[in-house]
Amino acid sequence: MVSLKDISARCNVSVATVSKALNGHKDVSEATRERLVRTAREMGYFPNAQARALKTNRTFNLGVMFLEEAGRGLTHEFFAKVLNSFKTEAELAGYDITFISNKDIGGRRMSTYEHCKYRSVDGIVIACTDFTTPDVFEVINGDIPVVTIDHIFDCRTAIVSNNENGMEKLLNYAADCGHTKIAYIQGKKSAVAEKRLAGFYKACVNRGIEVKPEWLPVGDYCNPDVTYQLTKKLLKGREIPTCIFMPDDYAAIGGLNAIKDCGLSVPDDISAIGYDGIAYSQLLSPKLTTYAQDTPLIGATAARKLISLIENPQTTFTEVITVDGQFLEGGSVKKL
Amino acid sequence: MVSLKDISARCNVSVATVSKALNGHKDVSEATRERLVRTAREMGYFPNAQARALKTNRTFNLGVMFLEEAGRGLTHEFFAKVLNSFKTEAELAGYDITFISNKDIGGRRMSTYEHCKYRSVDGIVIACTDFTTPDVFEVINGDIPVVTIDHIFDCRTAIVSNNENGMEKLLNYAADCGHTKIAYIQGKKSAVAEKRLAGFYKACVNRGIEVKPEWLPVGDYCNPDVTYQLTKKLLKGREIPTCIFMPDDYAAIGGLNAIKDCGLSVPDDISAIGYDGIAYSQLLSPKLTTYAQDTPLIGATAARKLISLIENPQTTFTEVITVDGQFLEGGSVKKL
DNA sequence: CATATTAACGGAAACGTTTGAGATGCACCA
DNA sequence: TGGTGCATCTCAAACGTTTCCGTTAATATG
Repeated sequence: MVSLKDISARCNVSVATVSKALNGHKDVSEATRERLVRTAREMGYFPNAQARALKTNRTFNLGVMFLEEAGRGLTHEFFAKVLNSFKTEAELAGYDITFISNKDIGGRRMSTYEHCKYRSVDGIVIACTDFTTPDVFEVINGDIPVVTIDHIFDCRTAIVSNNENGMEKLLNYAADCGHTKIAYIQGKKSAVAEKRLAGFYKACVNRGIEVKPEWLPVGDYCNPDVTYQLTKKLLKGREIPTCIFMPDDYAAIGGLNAIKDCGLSVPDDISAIGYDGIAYSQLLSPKLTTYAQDTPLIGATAARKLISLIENPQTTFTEVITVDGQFLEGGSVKKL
Repeated sequence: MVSLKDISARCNVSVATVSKALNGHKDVSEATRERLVRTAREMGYFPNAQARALKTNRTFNLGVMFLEEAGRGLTHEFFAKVLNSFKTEAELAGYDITFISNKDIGGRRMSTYEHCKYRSVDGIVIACTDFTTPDVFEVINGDIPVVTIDHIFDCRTAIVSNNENGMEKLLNYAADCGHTKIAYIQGKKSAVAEKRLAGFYKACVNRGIEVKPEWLPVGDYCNPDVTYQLTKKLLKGREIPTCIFMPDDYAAIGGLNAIKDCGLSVPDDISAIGYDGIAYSQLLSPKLTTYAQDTPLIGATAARKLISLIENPQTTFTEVITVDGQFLEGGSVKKL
C-alpha cells in the first residue's frame, strides 16, 4: 500500500505537506497541491483508515445496533428495508456500516456500548424490537451520537414512522366503506403498539364508532400463528366483526388463513386490513389493504440526521422526526 | 479510554510487558500476568482496535460484498438469512462485519477491492446475483482471503447450496406423485440456474420423463410478474403440464396468481413447486411444496471457512463445500 | 531601509499498539 | 569462578496519519 511517505519521497516535499495538500488545508500553494493530488492519484494512494482514525478519533464508521428477540434479524422486512436505505445514504456520505452487539473479546464480555468504543464508531443507529434492555440504555446514556428508530428517548433524536396517522387513515377508510363493527388484533406492547392504538381510538371517536374491548385482543407482530388463533376466536364470538385489523401484513397471513379455515372469504364475508405494505401483501389476491411505512425515507433520514449530529456537534438538539407512510388500497375491504 | 500506558503506570511495569501479558506471550511470569490481567479488567481496559490494526494489519473485520442488481439488497430473503448466520458465526469468533462496495472517498472513485484495502478487512465474503462484474474479479484476484457463496471460482473456496440435488429431489417427488407432464420456469442465466437445470434434466432422464423445450421457459428469480406471464403462457398452450416448477417461492406467488386467474386451482387442476422454503411459502394454503436451502448452515460455514483461511494461511487450498437443503412437502402437488 | 506580515513548507511529537533486540538477574554446570 | 542458558522484563522503533509550532523567504508597511 502506498503511503504519504511514498508520495512525499517522489515529490520531494515533507509528509506533512502531502497530508495537508490532500486534506485541503490552506497553507500549501495551489501549484504543489495540484502536483501532489495528481501523483497521489497516479500512485493509487488511499489513506490508511486506521492510522487516520488513531489520530483523529474519526472512523467514518457507523454502528448499527439491531437487536431482535425472535432472532429473525435481517429477515425482518421492515428492519431490512430501513437498514438498506440507511446503508445507501451513509455510503453516499462516505460512511461505512458495522454491526454492533454485545460480544466476547479477549475472554471478557463486552457490552454493546463498549463494543462501540472498541471500534470507535462515529455514531450509532438503534433499531430494536425491545428498547428496554440495559444494553440500549447504556448506549443511550453514552457520549456517542445516536439516532433511534421507532422509539423516542427524550435526550436523543428519533426517527419514527407515523403510526398514529397510519392507523387513522386505515380506520377512516374502513369507516368510509361503511364498517362499524371493527376488531383490531394489536401487536405486542411497545411504543409502536401504543401509538397505533392511540390512532385507532382517536379515529374511532371521530367517526362515532364504538370500540368493544373484546375486539381488541393483544397478539404479536410478525406472528401468523398467534394471529391465526386470535382471528379464529373473533370469528367464533357471539357477535362477529365485519372488518379485522391485523397486527401487520406478515401476521395477516395467519389471520387470512383463519378466515378461510372458518369457511369464510375475504372480502365478501370478512374484511381484512394489514400494516406495513410488505411485498407479499400486494401479491395476494385480493391485495391486502394496508399502510406502507416509508422505509426508504426512514432509513435515509436516520442516516442523514446521524451524520449531521456527528459533523455538527453544536447543533446537537434532540429532535423527533415523524415520517409519513402511504395508504395502499387493496381489495380486502368490502364496501358495505 | 484507558490504554496500556495507564495499566503500566498503575502496575509499575513497562507498556511492553502489559501488552505481552494481555496477549498471552510466554516471556512474562505467571504472577505478573495475573496481576496485569486483573487490573486491566478492573480498569475496564479494551484494546484500541485501530492502533492494533495499524501495527498488525489485522482488523478482525470481515467485508461483506453484497451486490444485488434489483436493489433489493437485504430484502432478498436468501441473502438476508445467509448474512444473518454469517454474522452470528463471525461474531462468535470475535470478528465484526462491514459492508463493502464501490464508493467515493475523497472525491475519487474507489473500487470494492480498494475499499477493502482502505478498511483493511481481514477477509471477504461475496454473495451476489451477478458474479461477472469487474468489481468481483478484482476482489477474486486480490490477495485478501475470500469465500464465495453460490458461485465457484477455481482459485477460491466456495460455499454452494446443493442446487442440483435439490432439483432432483423435487422432480423425484413430482414423479412419485405420478406427474409426467412437467414444466419448469427457469431463473435467469447464472451458475445457480445451470446447476438447477442440470439436476432437473438428470432426474428427468432417470425417471424416463420427456422434457419439452417449450416447457422450459426462462424467467427470472424473485420476479412474480414475469412468472405470472410465463405461467399464463404455459396454461394457454396446446398441451398443458400437470405440474409447474417455479423459479423460487417468491416468484411462485405470481405463478399461483396466474393459475387462479385462469380459473384453475392448486393442486386440483395444476400442481406447483417452489424453491427456497421461505417463510411465506409455508403460510400459504395449501403450503407450497418446495426445497429449503439450509441458509443458516451456508452462512455459518462461510464464516468458519473464511476465518480459517485468515488464521491458517498455510492451509489455503481451494475448496468447494456443498450444503444440502431439505425437501418440504406441502400440499401444492396432487397425487395422480 | 527596517520591521511586520504573510505564504509556504518542514520538523517532530503524538495517537495506542506490537515486537524484536537487548538488559538484568539467577541458577546451573564444568 | 566464570561462562552458559534461561526466565523475565525494558527499550525503542515502527505502523501511517494529523497537527502544532517553527523556519524561511518574500512581500507589504511605516
